Amino acid sequence: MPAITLPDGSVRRFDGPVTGTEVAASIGPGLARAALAMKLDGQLVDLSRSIEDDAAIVFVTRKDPDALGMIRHDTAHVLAEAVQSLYPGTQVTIGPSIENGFYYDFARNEPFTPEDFPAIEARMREIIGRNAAFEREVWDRDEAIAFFETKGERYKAELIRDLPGTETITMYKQGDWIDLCRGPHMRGTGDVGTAFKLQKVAGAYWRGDHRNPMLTRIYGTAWRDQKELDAYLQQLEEAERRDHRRLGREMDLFHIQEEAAGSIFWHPKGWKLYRAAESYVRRRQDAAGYVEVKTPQLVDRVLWERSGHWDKYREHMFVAHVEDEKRTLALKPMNCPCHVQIFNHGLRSYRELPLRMAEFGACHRYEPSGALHGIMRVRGFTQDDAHIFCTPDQIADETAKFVDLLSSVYRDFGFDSFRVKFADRPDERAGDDATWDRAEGALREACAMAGVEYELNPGEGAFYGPKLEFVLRDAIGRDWQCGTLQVDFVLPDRLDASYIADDSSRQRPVMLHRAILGSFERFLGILIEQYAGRFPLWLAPVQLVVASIVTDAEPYAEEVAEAFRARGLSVVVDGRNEKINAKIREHSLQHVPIIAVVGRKEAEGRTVALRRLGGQAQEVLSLAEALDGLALEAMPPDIVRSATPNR
RNA sequence: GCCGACAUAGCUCAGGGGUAGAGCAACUGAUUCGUAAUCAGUAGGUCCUCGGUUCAAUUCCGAGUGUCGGCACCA
Repeated sequence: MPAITLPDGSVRRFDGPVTGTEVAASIGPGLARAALAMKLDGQLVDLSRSIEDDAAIVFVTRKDPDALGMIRHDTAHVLAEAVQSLYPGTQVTIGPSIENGFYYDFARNEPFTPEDFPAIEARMREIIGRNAAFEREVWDRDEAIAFFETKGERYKAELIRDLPGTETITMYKQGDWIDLCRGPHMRGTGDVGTAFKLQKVAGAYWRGDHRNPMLTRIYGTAWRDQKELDAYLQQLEEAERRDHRRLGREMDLFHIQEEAAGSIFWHPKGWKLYRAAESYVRRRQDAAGYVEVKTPQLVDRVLWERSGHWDKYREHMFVAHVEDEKRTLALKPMNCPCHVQIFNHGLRSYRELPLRMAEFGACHRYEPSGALHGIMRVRGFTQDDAHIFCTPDQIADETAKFVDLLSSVYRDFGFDSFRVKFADRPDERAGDDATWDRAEGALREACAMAGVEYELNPGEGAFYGPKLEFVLRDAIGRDWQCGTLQVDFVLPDRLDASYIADDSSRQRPVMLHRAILGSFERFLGILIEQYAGRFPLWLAPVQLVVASIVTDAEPYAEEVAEAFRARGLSVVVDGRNEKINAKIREHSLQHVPIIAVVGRKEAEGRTVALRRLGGQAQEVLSLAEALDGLALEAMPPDIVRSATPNR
């Protein structure tokens, strides 16, 4: 005698078990048509599920947020059926919904190509047109294994074998096609709709493990309707336009070439941007009580052996040999062991702690070829690195200070939000469990104190300690770890760092490894995409173009440019024999923030006509006014703040 | 590193077993023009590298390198 509570609080009573479909029908034909699934006491289930006890249900229709995931999951099933009917012998594995779409991993000797997509999509439309109901069946575990094994579906059989014994084995049927699936699904294949598109093929290791065979993955996207799909596809195109690799070429910021794969040639404009970011971070760190150092590029392997890096990362290190040296030198892949050398040079007192040692440290790592990505993932990069040597009870305070600094820096660069992940102990690690308990505990406590909200990233910590990862997202939707804070009790021990405590005893400091931008290369890549090349004035590599209209105005144009340069702006004069329209167009396409147009009028009146990127309006100012105004506007945000203490 | 695709002028791209083409950019000349493309002309290539097949390879085949999309990796 189930009593069903609906979202409006009303209760409907039924004489016996009912399905969601029946409940919806009892409420009205409109709902019966619209309901795709239901939330049964908060859990998303099939509409056909029978309800035997009192329950609260919420119907899920196409406009609900939950519907999207179901549409995508169901589309993946339809894809799998289509592929198996077109390419017999292909084994199915898994096919989840993901952000913006879905994928399905297939095992087949011959890989798919995008040329196969039209045929597959056509077959998918047929399957959707048939609108076969998704039927849920509970199977016996051994029967299910035997079923898939006879069909030659060894991946599915393996999946079932590895499911915990308590798990109910459910199968979903859509017409003649049947698949192992946890569900839930919508009513039938017709509910998928037509707003889907196969996007790309890719290799993917079975169960994400590189020791396993590689499967062929087909990625697709699916939406509620064509309008949503079109909007998404358009968004992808726009993302492509702001790809840092494209903008880097178009704006002449940097290039990468074969002879130095994974290393960046910074061009004058790119380097200007780089230096603006570097100077800014240096000022912020100076102000935050850091001392800056510079340590060697080439360091004897014995130091890396002591630190533990040689053992764990040898194959990712660039090693240098010279004819008459017996030593093996390695290009530093990180700065921490070098910083400990400076810390160890002389006797340290507890009075010096916390000692915040910063370095714009150029590092090299032999990254796997497939990992390289524009300037975001490279083999030669520079970290805005620092190590804070402190006592255990300073960890929380230093963490809070660091998070404050990082948030403020990110805000100044235009990132108002970012994600924080807490990565705890990995399987392969240095240090005993007690040390890890201590380090993780300290970091957790520090987060609580600093009010940092994070998601857990289990097992992803550094080998010497747990870490906070500060994650930013690029234009194409990929997440990148930029900032980090790592608590380390291990390295100080391995490299024998110590200080004299207030009771004259010798103590080990704790090291906090931290970076705000992470690497300049990666951060600038994301920054380029964040602004789509249209940088705020303080970061723009060319801040002002003075464009002359007629040759007569050129001497004045040069004078204007000189005057702005004297105020610290980066200025280019465009005195070419081109129409002003052409000049405006070209510099606008180059994303120059401000164009000062000067013709006879301006030369005579000693004014400038300013035109801002993205606008059509022009603002005519006296040269003196313009100089003051733009000089102020071009100030980095931290300098603006220090000049105006009330802000 | 693994799976797949791709590599032709500075850029975007077309082409195809008989040593290559467009648009934009560049250069030269004319034009001196008021807020997103002035006109005309000129020049520009180891068709990624190495090997193989062939009378002949930039084109077909193989290997390598790099890039791109994923996966794995990321101190």
